Order: sequence, then structure tokens, then C-alpha cells
Amino acid sequence: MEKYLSQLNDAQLAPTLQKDGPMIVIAGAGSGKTRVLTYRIAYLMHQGVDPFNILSLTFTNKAAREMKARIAQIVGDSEAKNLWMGTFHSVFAKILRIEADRLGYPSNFTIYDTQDSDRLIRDIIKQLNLNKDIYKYKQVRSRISSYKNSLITVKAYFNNPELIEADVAAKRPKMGDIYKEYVDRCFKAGAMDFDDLLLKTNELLTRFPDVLAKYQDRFRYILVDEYQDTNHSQYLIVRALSDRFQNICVVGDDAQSIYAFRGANINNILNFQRDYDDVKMYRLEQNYRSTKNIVNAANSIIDKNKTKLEKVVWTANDEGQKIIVNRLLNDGDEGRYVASSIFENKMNNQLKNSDFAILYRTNAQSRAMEDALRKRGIEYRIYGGLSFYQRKEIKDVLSYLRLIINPKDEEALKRVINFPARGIGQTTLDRLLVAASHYNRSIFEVMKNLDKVDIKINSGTKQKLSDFVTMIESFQIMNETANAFDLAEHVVKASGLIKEFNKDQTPEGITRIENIEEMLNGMKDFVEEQKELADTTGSLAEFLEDVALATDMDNDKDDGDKVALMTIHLAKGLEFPYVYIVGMEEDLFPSAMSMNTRSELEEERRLFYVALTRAEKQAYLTYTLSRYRWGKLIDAEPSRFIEEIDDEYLEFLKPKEHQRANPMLDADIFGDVEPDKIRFKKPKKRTTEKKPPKFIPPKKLKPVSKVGGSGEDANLFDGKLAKGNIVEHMRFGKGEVLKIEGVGADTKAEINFENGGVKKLLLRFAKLEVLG
DNA sequence: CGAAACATCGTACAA
DNA sequence: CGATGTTTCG
Repeated sequence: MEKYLSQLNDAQLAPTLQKDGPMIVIAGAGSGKTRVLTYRIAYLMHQGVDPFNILSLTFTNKAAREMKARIAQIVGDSEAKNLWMGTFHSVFAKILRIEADRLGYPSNFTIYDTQDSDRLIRDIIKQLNLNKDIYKYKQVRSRISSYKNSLITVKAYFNNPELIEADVAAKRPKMGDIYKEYVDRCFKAGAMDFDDLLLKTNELLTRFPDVLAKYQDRFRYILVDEYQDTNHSQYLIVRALSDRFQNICVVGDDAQSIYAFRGANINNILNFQRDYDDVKMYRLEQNYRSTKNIVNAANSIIDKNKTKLEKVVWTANDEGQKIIVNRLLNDGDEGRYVASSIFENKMNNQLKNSDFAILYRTNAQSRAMEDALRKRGIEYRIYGGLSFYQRKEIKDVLSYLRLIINPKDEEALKRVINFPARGIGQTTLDRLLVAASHYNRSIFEVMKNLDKVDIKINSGTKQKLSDFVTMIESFQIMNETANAFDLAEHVVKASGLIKEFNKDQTPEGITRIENIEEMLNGMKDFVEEQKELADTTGSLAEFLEDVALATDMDNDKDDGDKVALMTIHLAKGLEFPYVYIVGMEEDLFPSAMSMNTRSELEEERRLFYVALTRAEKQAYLTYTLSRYRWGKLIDAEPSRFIEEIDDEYLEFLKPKEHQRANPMLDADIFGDVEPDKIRFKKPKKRTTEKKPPKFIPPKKLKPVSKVGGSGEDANLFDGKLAKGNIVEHMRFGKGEVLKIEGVGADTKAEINFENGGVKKLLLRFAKLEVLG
């Protein structure tokens, strides 16, 4: 043990060695907090604490696995195995299964994902005859989610006039009714959504003192990682469980709190010291990850936030390179730049693909990056986005499997009852739903008792329904003996799914079959893996739970040397030698939706802080002049966050250095621009300059060019500039239009200028006045 | 009832 | 643009 502890610096050692009592560790980016958590757990066990009494809540299941493996190296496999480690959701889902009957739930309850919730909510809105343009299902879902995260049950909602009034004022008077119906339907389906896993845990611990006592006694030592991202519901669970022994250790960094949108409350970490007596506070401020340049640049950003705990992150590492800032024409150009920069870096510095990460604000930005990397022949891997398990064909298979475990699962049933088509249409389904509601039974139970219920369904359809029931029941029987893989393989054949997908021989259809095969392979691995671990059985139910609660990071199969592409949110906790942060533009980053309040903007700023502090050696920031969004080319302005970094840490790239590759750009479209200067909304110390503006943003071109259309209209000069027109250019003087070519934003004009000769200009950017 | 054409809509972040 | 909902026709 001493050997391991000697690897820690003094700041890290102090919290590691504090065995008892409440404590908070404020850990700056890259300061080795995982190491502290890991060694602290090992040390607890070394001091004689039974691993059965330790609960460690991590941000991803992958992190839990890695930490457990590390601890096993120190204290031994057999001991480490008994630790409770995992995400809030997975740990409490397990506890809820054990205690389910207390809450009237079956222990095999389904976990609804967001798609399932959305479908159910849409159903309910339709069923209640509400206007779907007013009750948008996504808004409704997020509203319900925030109720649940604040522990507002249906009953609490109807007892709270303020909430009701707020919804009435928002022209959504039926919110409560939808909420009630949603909760009822989930309950009847034996289903919990993600928020329920926390809400019901709270219910369990509050309503049943003996259950609370049991888990308080069990979890005598509790550790919570990424505490800054806990929501109210999680906060209350931690408080309740730690109340008896008060051996609670939370670790986090308020500067990296980036999950407010799913209810995370930064006050949990800011106010931790008020919640317990004699809280010991530790700070980890030495950064081991990044260069001085990166650390200082990141500090200069986070300084702009008002809400924060005081801490000074520093590093003893090298000065390093400045952060490179580059402006590109559009998203395609941005992709090409990033790809060629990665290519060059690899060549010059003997690097691997996995030394690079491309981080973006929204998943939609990945496409341009992918295209460019593919063209360059650089292998990459995308994290997040539409996850594997959310794909249609995979959800179809999973729905059959879910129905085997929990036949009440309404969303699974609706999904597969007529897929592949077996002649059970909407009308039949509607009648089943009505009957189910009337008899207060699940749809599946109604289907099993068609002859006993009053329902208007013709005999042919009844036969089809009973065939379906028979099929599912035969799967259920097989589930009693077969393992998850064998069963799933049988199900995809017997249900007709494979046959259905095989009909489609287009590339997409073939991909679907491959995806199903991949999932079956995954199940096989799962079964094999579980066989080796004695404590689990490799059952289908366990597989489904794994799948439902897997985070995007958990599915990270180590499949070779690839550039990582992901959102900044997913990058939290990771590090890469070279990091490209792309799309540094106003309305994108910071997001247009996050600029209304200070706290929203501060969260965006923390997000940028997280992004920048992922980099070890070198960070790149890119932004574009225009970008495709919603299928349309729109103008962009550089993000205020670039401006917020101290200039001394930045190096602005001269666009020409890399734009040579693109022949279109050889036209002197930036002829009147000094390319090495950056353009901001509010120019800094530039007012005294007499020279023409360094850079004229496209938006501001409008009034100058007189002939220009609106910013949204890509066809600035379309129809207004024609062959033969005489125009004037600031630098090239008068000229005659020889030719117009291209369409939309790509429209170019060939112009013969008095001083400059023939130039090809992109009209989008050219500063021209039409003289006649 | 089913499939394909057609129309609409809404666009973060995610367990 | 792309996912989803609606209409239409066989």
C-alpha cells in the first residue's frame, strides 16, 4: 500500500488518508482525482473496511470498471469484486429490482428510454385530444422530467397551485393530466423511465424506514465522483444514505458543471459544506495533464464566470505551444483543415490517430468532420450521436426481448405487434388499448383473454393476435433454459425480423442485418463474460438492463487506433494530446439557446473550459464564416469565447497557408482583408486604425453592396448582377462582369478589372458596387 | 390493412 | 436536411 501512496503528492494524499467523516475534494481539471478516488478506496479496504460497505458512484460504468480493475491490482480480485460501483442509474436500478414489490412494481420492470417516453407521450396527447402543436411532446417530456428530478410527483403537482398556474400561464393547462396519465401508463406497463430510477429510489428510502436503514447500514462509506453534475434527486439519495455514518466523500469541480439541462444543480457542490457537520475540504490544484499555455488559457476563460469556488489551477509542465485559432470558409472547409492538420501532425511528430480528438458542441457537426477524415483516409470513431441501441432494427429486436421479460411493456408491444407485418393494424391496436384501459389490465393480458373480454375484433384478427401471444409465450418458455444469446438468435428468426430486413437489399438494408448480427455477437460476448463471473448469470434480463443503462462511453470497444469524434459533454473526464475544438461560433457555441441568462452562458463557458482542458499538448480552435444548418447556408460569427482567452496564449493562423489546397479559394475573395486578424462583434482596441476594416463580416456586407439580399438568402446577387454589368471593387477599381457561374452561395463572377485584370470572385464575399 | 408517396416540422447537450 | 406523421391507393 505504501508503494501506491508514494505516487501521490501531498494534496492528493490528504483526502486519500482521511478515513471517516464528510469531505469534499475540489479537483481542478487534470489534477488526478480519479487516482485519489481509487487509492482512497483501496486504502479504506487496507484499513479493514469491508468492500461490501463501500458504495462508489461514478459518472460512467466504464469509469467504474476501470477503477475496480485498478483497485483489484492493489487489494486483490476477490476483495475488489464486492465493491458497489457504478452510475447512479445502474446502482439504484439494481436496488429497485430487489425492493420493487415495496413500490408495487415487478422486479423485472422495463426501463423506458427517451424514445419510449416520447412515443408514450405522443400517444397520450392524441388520446386526450390535445393540440399537438401546443403540447409538443419533447417539451412535455422535458417538463415531466424536471418535475421528477425535483421530486414533484403527480400528487405533489396537483397540490401545488404555483406549478399549475405556471403551466396554465404557459398555455398548457393540461400538463398535469398528461403527467398523471404518463405515470399511470408507465406503472401499468411495469416500466420506469430514467428519472424514475432516481425518483422511485427516493420514494423507497422515504416511505420505508427499514429499507433506508438497511442500505444506510450497508453503505457505510460512500464516494461520489463528478458531484457537480448531480441533480436534486441524486443529492437527496446521497444525503439519505450517508445520514447515519456520515462517511461521505464527494469529488468534483464546479468549473466543470455542464449538465444543468438534465437537472444538475451546481449548488450541490457549492453548498456541500452546509449539509454536513465538520466537512473537510481539500483542493487539488496542480494540473498534470496540460501545458502551461493551455492551463493558463483555460484559467483566463473561467475567470469570466461569477459563480464559482475559488481555486487556482497551475502546472509544472512545459510552456507548450500556443492555441492555434483558424478561420475557415464553411463547415466543409473546416473539416478539410482539421483532417489535413491531423495528417501533418501525424507525419511531423510520429503520432497515432488516437492522439487526436475532435470536439464539437452538437452531434450534427460530426458529418463534415467524418467526410473530410474519410477522404484523407484517417480512421476515426464517433462517440454518442444516435447510439447503436437506438437504431430502428436494434430497437425492434430489443423490443421482442423486452416483451419476453415483461409482457406488460406497452411500448415494446406496440413496436413489434405488427412488425414484421402480420395484419394487426391501428384499428385493432386502438381497440385493444381501450379494452386494456377499461379492464385495467395490460394489452398483453387482454390479448391472452380475447374470448373473455368484450371487444369488437373479428375472428380472423383474433386468430392473428393469439398467434402473436403464442409466439411470445414460446419465447418465454425458452428463456427459462436458454441463455440470452441463443434465445435472441431464435427470436430474430422466429419473429420474422431477419426475413423482413433481408427483403431490403439496398446498402441500408444490408447494414441493418449487419447491425443485428453485431448485436448478437455482443450478446454472445456478454454471455461468455458473465459465465466467468460467478455473481451473475448472463440472463436476458441482465443484458437488457446493461443495454438500457449503458452510457455512450461504455460501448467503447477497443477497436484500434482511431481519431475520436465526440461532443464536449461526452469528452468530460477524457484527455488527448491534440484536441480540435470546432465550430467556435456565436449561436453554436455558445448555443443560441443558452444566451438568455447569465447562468446559462456561464454553463456554456464551463463547457468551453472542459473542452480546452482535455488537451495535453496542443489545442486548436476553428470557426467558419458560414455553415450549413437546417439544410441552409447561414452566416456565422466567431465565438465570444475566443475573444475571452488572453491573446498571449493564442496564435491566429493566416488563412492562406491552408487554403491553397482549394482552387476555388485562389480567387482573391479575401483580397480586401488582412487575413491574420480575427473579426469580432465588438472590435477590441481597433478603433484608432484608419485603414479599411480588417475584416468585413458577410452580414455587414449587405448595406455596402446595395445589391445584396438578406443574410438568409444565399443568393445574394442572384438576378441582380448580370453579364455586362459595370461594377466597382474597393481595391481593383472598376470592372466589367464577363461571366456568372454557380448557384446560391457558390455563385461566382468573372470580372475584368481596370487594375487587377480578370478575377473570379465569390459574390457572397466580394465587396462590389454595381454601377450600371 | 399495408406500403409508398407526400407533407410537415424542428432542429443541443444525454442516463 | 432528415426524422416523423399523414394521406392515398391498391
